[in-house]
Amino acid sequence: MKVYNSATRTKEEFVPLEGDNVRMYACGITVYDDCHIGHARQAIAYDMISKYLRFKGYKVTYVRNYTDVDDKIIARANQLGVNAVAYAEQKIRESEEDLKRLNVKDADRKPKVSECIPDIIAFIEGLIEKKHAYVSKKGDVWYSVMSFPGYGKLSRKDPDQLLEGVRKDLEEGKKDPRDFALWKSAKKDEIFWKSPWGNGRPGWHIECSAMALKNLGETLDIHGGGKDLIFPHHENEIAQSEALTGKPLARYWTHNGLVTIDGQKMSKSLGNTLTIKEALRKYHPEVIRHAMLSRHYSADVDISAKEFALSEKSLYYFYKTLGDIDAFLAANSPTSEKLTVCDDISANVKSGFVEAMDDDFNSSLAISHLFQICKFVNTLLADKKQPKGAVVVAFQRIRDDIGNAYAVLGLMQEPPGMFIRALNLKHLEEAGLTEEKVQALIEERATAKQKKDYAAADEIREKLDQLGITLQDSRTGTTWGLKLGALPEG
RNA sequence: GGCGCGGUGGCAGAAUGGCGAUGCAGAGGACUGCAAAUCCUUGUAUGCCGGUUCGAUUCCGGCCCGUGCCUCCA
Repeated sequence: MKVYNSATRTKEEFVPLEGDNVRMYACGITVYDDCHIGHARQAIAYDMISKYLRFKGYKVTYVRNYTDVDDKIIARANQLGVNAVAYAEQKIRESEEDLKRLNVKDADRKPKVSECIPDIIAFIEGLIEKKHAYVSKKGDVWYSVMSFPGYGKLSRKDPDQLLEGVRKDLEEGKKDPRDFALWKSAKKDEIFWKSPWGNGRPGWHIECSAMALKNLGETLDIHGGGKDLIFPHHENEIAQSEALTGKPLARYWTHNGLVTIDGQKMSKSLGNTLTIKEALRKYHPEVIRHAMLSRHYSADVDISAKEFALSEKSLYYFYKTLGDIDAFLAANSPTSEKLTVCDDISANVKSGFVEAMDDDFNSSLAISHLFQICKFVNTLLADKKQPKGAVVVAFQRIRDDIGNAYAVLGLMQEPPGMFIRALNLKHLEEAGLTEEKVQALIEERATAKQKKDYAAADEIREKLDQLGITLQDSRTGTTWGLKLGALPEG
């Protein structure tokens, strides 16, 4: 298995530090507002990675932290007149609900800054002792960037060049503009903890170093986070942790790509953030996961109504095929006959998935295999020459392998009928129709068809078609479903 | 300005030192009262200029364009 390591800029064979144990840390969120689709992407990316590692048989300990002490949280809490930690706690609960609906499995440990203050203080004390940090008169503790020779190695930044463009007016007690805060002395109306340097709270970067050390030890196998965190956050984590322990912080640095909306970066000022809650109101959770996973985790993904519609359409096809498999399996029994097709894909579902995912978690490629599998299934269903018992055997295998393998991506995990019905009902609602109305129209059309009044029958179908509902005639009657042809513009 | 990442058909998106997946959309066909669904067939792409190489979309250099970070950011 290969993993792209941002630190070396190469794909490397994945070898954990200790046998089958994988220690994985991903920078979680600062909980000051509703989680947006970018947070979802990060969570889904590391959800997929941890699930795949487990699928491969590794024993994974996955830690994802919460920053519940931070300027923005304090500002928001003060505005609302509530306790900052309590406010953060509320936002943590909400974010967990959002992610749970997206079928993101909880990390094994979810440390919070507010619960790790003693560990953070101890970490800082260690850095002061080793002369990598200093205390100002005010009671701030600063990390001395130039005391760490490797500073800039992850982000490829030259400390000398970092000096340019940096604010000239040094904060009180700060010796070098590049230094960053490990401990911030308490300002008025701010939540604080006691420390050897007076009342205050931890800086942002130190949290992750301390929590990773506490929960996973000196060297992580995989460290993850959004690529926007490479500098300064991850660079600073390295400076802190490696200065203290003298060991590499992580064997593999991974970075997930960011989400843009209609080609633009999401930001509060542009007013184009899409929260997870909003997305879930419009799209099925698996549709959102599909949209996130149909590009490689390290690439930026652009989201638009068109992208979601495309994901919806793909999943509709997959699920419809799975539904047809289930119907076939319910009606037929396995035999020891053999298929006569020359290319039996049923044996390769799992290996195709593994091959794709072994190459730096190529979920995009893994998903594309589903199209070939579904095409194979549909071909078998139409091929009346194949012995049914043999088709059953092939289908059982395909069904099991898809269910097991694609659980890693959190896709194809619903009963097909339920998924399709949910999608259909959503479109029905958008079209301003009800099931009863559609059913009545279907019956009206059936009567017209019986009278061979095809013009009237077609008129009804045309009317529904314009509303995005398609009628499908079969021997057993007429069913309705969402119209798949049209994608929204843009 | 500094540092990084990327530019693949109409769109989305993999991969690769030699034949460039897959999906959507388009075209044609089978099926159908007509459709839909499904299946079959099919056209269209590696930003530009050099270099290395028998051969480059892939490796190297330059340019152009886009984008991220350099301040909080998943």
